Amino acid sequence: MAKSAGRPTRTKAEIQEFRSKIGKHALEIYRAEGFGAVSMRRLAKEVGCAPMTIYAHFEGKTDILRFLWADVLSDMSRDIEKKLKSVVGARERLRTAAQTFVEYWIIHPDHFRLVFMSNDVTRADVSTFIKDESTLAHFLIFSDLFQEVMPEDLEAEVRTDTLISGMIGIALCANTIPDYPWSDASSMTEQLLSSIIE
Amino acid sequence: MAKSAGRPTRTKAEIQEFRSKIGKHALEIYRAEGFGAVSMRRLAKEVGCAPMTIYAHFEGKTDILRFLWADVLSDMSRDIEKKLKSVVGARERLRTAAQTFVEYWIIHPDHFRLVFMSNDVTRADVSTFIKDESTLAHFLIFSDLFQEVMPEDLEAEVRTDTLISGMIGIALCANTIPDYPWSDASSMTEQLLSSIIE
DNA sequence: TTAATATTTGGCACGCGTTCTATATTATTT
DNA sequence: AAATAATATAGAACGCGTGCCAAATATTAA
Repeated sequence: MAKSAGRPTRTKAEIQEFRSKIGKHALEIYRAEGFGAVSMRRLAKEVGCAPMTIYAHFEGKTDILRFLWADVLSDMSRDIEKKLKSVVGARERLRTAAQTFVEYWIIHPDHFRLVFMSNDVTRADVSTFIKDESTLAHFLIFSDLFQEVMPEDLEAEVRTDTLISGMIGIALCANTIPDYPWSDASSMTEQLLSSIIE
Repeated sequence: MAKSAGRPTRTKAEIQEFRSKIGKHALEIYRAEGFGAVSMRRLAKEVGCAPMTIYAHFEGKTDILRFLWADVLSDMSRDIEKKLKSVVGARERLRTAAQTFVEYWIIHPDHFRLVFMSNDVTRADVSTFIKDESTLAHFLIFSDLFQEVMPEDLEAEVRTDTLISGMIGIALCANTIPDYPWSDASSMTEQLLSSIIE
């Protein structure tokens, strides 16, 4: 195709740069003032552009919030790894990781909301999302830890996924249905864990 | 204390009546036009009062949405019981219930949002909430079914709670993190179930 | 320079949840 | 009837996410 006159389309690099600039500021606001403080207008003012410009680079607010996932998940992973430093034995390591994981989301409800509860009904653009290993790969810790416990398990994947979503479920229930007389989170995590690795 | 002059405080019955009137209309809107259509202004118009009046009877929107829980949970329970009609054997009945439970929330993301994802950060008024058995008791099906499978289990409560929150977690993950390559929900439910009852 | 094209901008708009204030209405005791 | 206290109301306001649109700006090829 022949080059036509006029301003060329945004480079991939330019897009990326702008997106990460927005993301950086969003993270600043989120860390300083929490979930509710991150707004499109505020973000635009802070970045120094018009509110509408953001919509040229992001699908909407949810699309921006996803940028913060990586940061929260890193924070969580760091917590887990810190705890794991002084723990030996495959079973005990998995146990520690699981407990720390669940604790993290209960101690930080805001972070939980951010990652697991900021979901639009409309989701036309699944394909454009970050399938980056970098963000969602934080869950893979459990794959590794699990494999150390049960090396030659055929259903390792199902077991791991069940463990992860189970733990997330425990955190969700604690966060959103506090009225229900749940057993305490640590017991449930223990139950979930011990029943899955046997 | 001596009676003082002036209009008396609202009767418990009056409060209840108004609340359920609002709830009824909210349910109508929700059923007809979905989650997003339920708004305070709209609700006020439909009920025939000023928007401000609602705030005299409810803490906020979340407080209203809780009124819809009962309905959704009933609907879900009905699904489960319908399926259970043709199933015999304690284990198989529990299995069927669990699978139907998870399926329900995946088939109806709107209902899932309503019950498990409409949560304010502020929750000063936990005590005033509906601890009504009528709403949250829908989870008790699993207590019963579980007890049929393992009658004399000491940790029945922990096991049941773990099962419930685990299932909810599976539904949450399917609804909010579709990018992650989860094992399919039914396999995970099966895994969760089989590992908890053994 | 000029023409062509992409992007950004500003402004207006809608409906939203929520809060505030001042005014009216209602139901009770004196 | 008059005073009083609880409640309901209207209306404005704030900031929100989001869409539309015309005007301005930037960047390239001719």
